[in-house]
Amino acid sequence: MGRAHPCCSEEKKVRKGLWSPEEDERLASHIARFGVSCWSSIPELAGLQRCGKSCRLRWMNYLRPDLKRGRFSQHEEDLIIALHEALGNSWSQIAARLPGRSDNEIKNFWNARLRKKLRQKEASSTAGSKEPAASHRRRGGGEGAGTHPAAVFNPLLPANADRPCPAGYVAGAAAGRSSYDNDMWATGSAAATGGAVLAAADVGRNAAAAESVTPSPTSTASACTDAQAGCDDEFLKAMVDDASILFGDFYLNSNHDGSISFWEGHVFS
DNA sequence: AAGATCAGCAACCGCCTGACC
DNA sequence: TGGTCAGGCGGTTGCTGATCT
Repeated sequence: MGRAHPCCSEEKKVRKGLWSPEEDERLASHIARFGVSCWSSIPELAGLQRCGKSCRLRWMNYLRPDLKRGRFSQHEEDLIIALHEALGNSWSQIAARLPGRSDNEIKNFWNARLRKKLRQKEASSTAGSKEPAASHRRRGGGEGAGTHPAAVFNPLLPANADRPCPAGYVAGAAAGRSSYDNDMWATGSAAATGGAVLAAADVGRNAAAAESVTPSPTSTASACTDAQAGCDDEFLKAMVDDASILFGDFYLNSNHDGSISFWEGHVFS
């Protein structure tokens, strides 16, 4: 059993469960104004009855302005598979290489996928040619959490190009040309940390792993055809196709116009 | 039309690690 | 040097809504 975080202790009255739009707004506006200095103090300063961890999680996984939402494109999917092969369950590291995706989002995606795959494997090994009936099910092409109550508040609105990037906010990766871009906070000042490189010794192995990935032509319809996902896909495709981009000394930086720059030779810790 | 089933997702939990005292 | 604390991460759970029967 780990120590209970003081901020999460039962003595303090902390709310749990889904975030309301009001809470989202409070948190987002507080971070926009003051940045992130100390998560544990943010709830009090922002007037929230949440623990700091919860605030951090909400920000990282939902409110961050550089997050894009919606279905994963085929190339993103391929990239995740390649990265997972190379990095294992290091979701944060994988997320750092995927523009606009949170580790939680990737983790959820992978787990859902993996579950399905395992089920299929199990079914095929035990029942021979019998295909699992569940896999044919498809949901409507909705936008991720579009109908979720917690998604009502969009911290990116109203669009304001002068809106300062939160001081403590560091863009996880390059902002892609998602449909959110029009509302995207100015990201120019945010130092991109995405694309942290692997240890040199690992590059060969990882490159091999990446190259071993063969995108399945039969996999589910590529969201690349989606207007929204439309894409980073050129970039993502390059990452999948070219392991040197994926695992070499590159990192990404988002530009105001949504284009992506490569910064060669920069090594991150 | 209604209940069952399933996928997707948000958020919590517990643990680890590094910074600070 | 050891203890405490906050931040961060991965695993897991539970809710919601879409789809199927």
